[in-house]
Amino acid sequence: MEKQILHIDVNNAFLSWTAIEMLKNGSDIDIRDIPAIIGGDETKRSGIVLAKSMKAKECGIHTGESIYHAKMKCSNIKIYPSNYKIYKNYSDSLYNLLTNYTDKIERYSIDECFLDMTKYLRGRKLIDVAYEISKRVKEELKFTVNIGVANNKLLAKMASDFQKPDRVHTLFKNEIPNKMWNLQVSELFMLGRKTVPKLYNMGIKTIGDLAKADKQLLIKKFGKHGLKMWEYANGIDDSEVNYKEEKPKCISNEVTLPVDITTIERLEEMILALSEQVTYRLRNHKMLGEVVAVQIRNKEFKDTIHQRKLGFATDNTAQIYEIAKKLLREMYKEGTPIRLIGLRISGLIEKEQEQLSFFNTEKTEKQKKIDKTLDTIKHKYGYQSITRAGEMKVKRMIKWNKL
DNA sequence: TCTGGGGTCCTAGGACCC
DNA sequence: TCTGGGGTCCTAGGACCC
Repeated sequence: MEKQILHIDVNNAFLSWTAIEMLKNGSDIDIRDIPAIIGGDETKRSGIVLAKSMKAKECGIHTGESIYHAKMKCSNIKIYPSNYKIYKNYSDSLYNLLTNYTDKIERYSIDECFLDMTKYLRGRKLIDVAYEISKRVKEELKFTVNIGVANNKLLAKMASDFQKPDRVHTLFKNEIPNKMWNLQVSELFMLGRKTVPKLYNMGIKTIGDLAKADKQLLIKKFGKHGLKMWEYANGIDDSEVNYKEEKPKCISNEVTLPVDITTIERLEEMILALSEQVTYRLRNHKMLGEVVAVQIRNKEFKDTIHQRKLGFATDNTAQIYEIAKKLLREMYKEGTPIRLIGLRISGLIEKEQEQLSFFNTEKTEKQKKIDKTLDTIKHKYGYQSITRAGEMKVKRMIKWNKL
């Protein structure tokens, strides 16, 4: 039986949600109606466009470009900061509405969902359900979505990306030549800035060109990726809607530094802060990790990553910090200007599966106690409540049995 | 004042074992 | 003394997504 799939994509999600929140808080302007963007902080060198209004789009502003460039294109652009807590609430409200239609919902990202309606149509037409969802979201949640209607995830996702905003598009097999093959090859899902120029050199400019290209040649040139792109161009995709919540496979934090750092001491301070953040999140997930990776990006944007498998799994801040410091020293040449530093824990397992081993010494028990105490405070008063200095104080208090 | 932060997946090469 | 090749694990790097 053919699958019945919907892809829901919130139009300008961060900007729309910020607009609604501002209106709720008494703002007299709707930032959806003016040239506006959601962006980072330029002074902290995190200045890129995360979302844009239609008016900003008309100025030629693209998501992902620098705010500096956005300002050049539109001098009266209004810039607002992002707030993930608020976005999560709106994302949840959308999800809750969608649960009225099917149990099989995949939350693909904070602003996108796939719905498997195959066994939930009860005689209705898929497109009618799409229009109903569209209407209800607009009326009840006050923002708009694009909905792609198709027989697999790939085509549904491609369809939702057609004309925006507030639209429902179908992309069934017989519509592929007319609706998809005339598009630029860069529009195809999974074809990014590195692959597109290579395809251009092969004379492949549209998705149709790719669909008709020699499959074996593509496999020879691009391996597995070559097969995938040929299949996608032909609308072939048999992947399932992953409606079960998946455990993360890695947890990472990274920061672009306000100014380049050139000493190991300063980098180690950053690594400590990152170790706290990452392990805090790890513990909240009730997971342990056994691979630690440290990433640094120099001022030329060249990334270097070193990782180490521990041979045991941990969620302990002090342990992760020690490994991370070693990895950092291995790859950092003193004096090199670093603009970004990151820490990633992978090889994750659920905490219940923790192996008892000789690593669980008295010392690690003490470290666990420290983590637990700090986490409790962070839960209660917010993550920022414990600064590094504050943390040292708490550790001393634990040492002297005052907690 | 060009270029965020959080993810997933794939590939290639070296070490090591049989 | 000289020698092959497959399998697995690990690390580094890179492509792509939102």
